[in-house]
Amino acid sequence: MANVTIKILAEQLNLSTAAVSKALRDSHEISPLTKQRVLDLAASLNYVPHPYAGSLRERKSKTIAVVLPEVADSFFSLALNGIEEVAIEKGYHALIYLTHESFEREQAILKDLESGRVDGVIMSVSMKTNTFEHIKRLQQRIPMVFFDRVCEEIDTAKITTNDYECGYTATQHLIDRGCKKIALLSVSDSLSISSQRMKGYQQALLDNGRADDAPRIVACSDDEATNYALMMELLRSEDRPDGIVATVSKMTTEIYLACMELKINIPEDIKVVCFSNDASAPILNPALTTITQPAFEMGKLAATLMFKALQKKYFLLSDQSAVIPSELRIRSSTGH
Amino acid sequence: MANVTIKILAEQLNLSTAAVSKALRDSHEISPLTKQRVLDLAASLNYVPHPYAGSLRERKSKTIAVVLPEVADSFFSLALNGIEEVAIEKGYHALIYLTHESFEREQAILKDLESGRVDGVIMSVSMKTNTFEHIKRLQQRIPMVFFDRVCEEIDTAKITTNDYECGYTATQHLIDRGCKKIALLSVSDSLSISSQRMKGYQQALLDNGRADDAPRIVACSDDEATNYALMMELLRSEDRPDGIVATVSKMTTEIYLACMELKINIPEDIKVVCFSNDASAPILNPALTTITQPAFEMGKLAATLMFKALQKKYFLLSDQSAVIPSELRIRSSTGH
DNA sequence: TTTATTTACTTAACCGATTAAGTAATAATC
DNA sequence: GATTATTACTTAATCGGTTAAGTAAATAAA
Repeated sequence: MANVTIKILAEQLNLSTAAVSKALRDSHEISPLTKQRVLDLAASLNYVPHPYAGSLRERKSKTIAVVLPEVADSFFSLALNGIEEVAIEKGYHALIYLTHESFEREQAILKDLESGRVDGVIMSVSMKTNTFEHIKRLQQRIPMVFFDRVCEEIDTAKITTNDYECGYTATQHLIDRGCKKIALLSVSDSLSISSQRMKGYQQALLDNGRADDAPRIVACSDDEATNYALMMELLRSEDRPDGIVATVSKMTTEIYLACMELKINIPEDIKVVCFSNDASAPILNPALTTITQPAFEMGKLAATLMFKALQKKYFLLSDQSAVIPSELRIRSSTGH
Repeated sequence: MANVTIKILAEQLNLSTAAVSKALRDSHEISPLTKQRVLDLAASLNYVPHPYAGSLRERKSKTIAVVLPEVADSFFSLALNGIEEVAIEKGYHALIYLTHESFEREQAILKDLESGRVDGVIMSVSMKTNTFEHIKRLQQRIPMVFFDRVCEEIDTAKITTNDYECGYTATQHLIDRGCKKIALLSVSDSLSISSQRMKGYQQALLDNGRADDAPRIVACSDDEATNYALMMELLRSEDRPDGIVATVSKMTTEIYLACMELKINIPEDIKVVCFSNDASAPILNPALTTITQPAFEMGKLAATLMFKALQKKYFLLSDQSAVIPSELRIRSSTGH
């Protein structure tokens, strides 16, 4: 079954392809009668224009790329939802690329995107990313918007949440609930969100006269088993913390499991607050106090800015960075 | 900064575009010396071929579409992970489309995909889908593979899990744990997975002499508030169930919250088993017994079959359906 | 030495659309 | 009635590649 092309329509109607094309685009150069004939035939043959033909000519693809570390993560999947919602509304298509936190994969993906395959890129960088040449090169060709895990070195729109304040708030909350020894679970320190959250944590300790505390920053990996071992080690240590701020949501499971295993009670023995968007927070055992990021809104705003940049002629993405605040949702895991 | 095209390379090297193209594809028609010159210049100018140009000529895009109801759902995000992993490995790109359980959106998406934008479609149908013309039309043009929420009416590869058995197993498990009044939470009954799970449930009741039980099948919506109200109603009813099989994972939160609200204890007053891939199941309050689907593997297999179909000449997708079994993971929510 | 073959290219057509520029026929204006 | 404008098209170029067919020069075979 051959594809229905403009050429086929043209032949059947004894018109030129140009006339058909113009009729389909409702050009004033075509008579109403002819337009109707074209439209009718197109409908009856179920004509769908080939996107790549137009893209090639117009030098735009009506497609954006979304580059994410991971999709099986509440934050990113909600953000992707927000992005996709706006994309559909604007008639764009979203290509998704997962880096799986691999720098090499991220490089390869961005390299491919230099081809003109997409009109813009919305991105959250991988944990392992600490050089930025690949990003800079791509940004010279097409608009980029970062969200959450932004790249400070690149001058463009960055949608973040108030990571510093949240690090501070979470820590202060634990202090208010009586914690004396607060540990911070973090990932890569090349990630700006990590370092912001960490700075907030440190400042909160400082402001509460805890500056001389032993360092309680635990660097987590992206491997479950390793992280579990890390938690077991932390919780078995002589000087076990009585409060945990987890800046990375997937540590929740490991914290809870390790506590169960070691019969450490949350919140009596240890209080826990996690940066998390998991819907299950309220029904955990015990319900988890979270810093909940506006994932969907961040995705939506990132996409909205991207499409503005793509559609308006003069629109400077670098003037458009925004910070959408997260919320501390207090639940049982930090006591009452 | 103009894009580097084959034409630009050709001009700089005093060659025809044909020669450059052939050199880049390592054709035997080009001398080793020339090939090297082309390759060197391409590398130094950072040439990346434009994908749509080739796609147009070759009539293939090296892109597949993944059509999903939702991505903020553990099952689908894990499946998407599996699909994307295979796609990257095969050098393909994945366009993602979310139907948000809307039939109209699904129709519009599939209609667009008739354009030749993608070489194949991997799909899980929406809850609301009960006519299939749009799917049939697309399938006549390009290969399709279904996973999880398959479309029985279409003759192609379908990757499912053993839904009937799981419905049976979950129900039997509750019966074994002493439940007398088991409710089934379901969604659309036009969905084959729903009806399979429901049949398993009914057969288990039948096999245990419970055929004359009052109907305890609750049709859930995709709206949180509605579902919560539904659960409250169910749990406040005179003849409250003492066991729940939730065939839809997002009901977990509503079940737990409604039980908390009504001070109904799981598993003492009511036992709960959910079809779910949420990582949080073991740390819920209480830990949730689940039927866990092989989401990642299903996605991976669906993609593997798709790429086989795209790459081999004779490969009948309709012969390739597979069933990957799910696992009952017994935890505290069904007692001990 | 003549013909055939191989090598290393070039020319030109094509994929499916869009659009600038050209054109013939009709209508409007002077 | 001659000139201009408008209408409703067509022709041809273009986007950036790929490839079938053509070609000139060098090499091999007869």
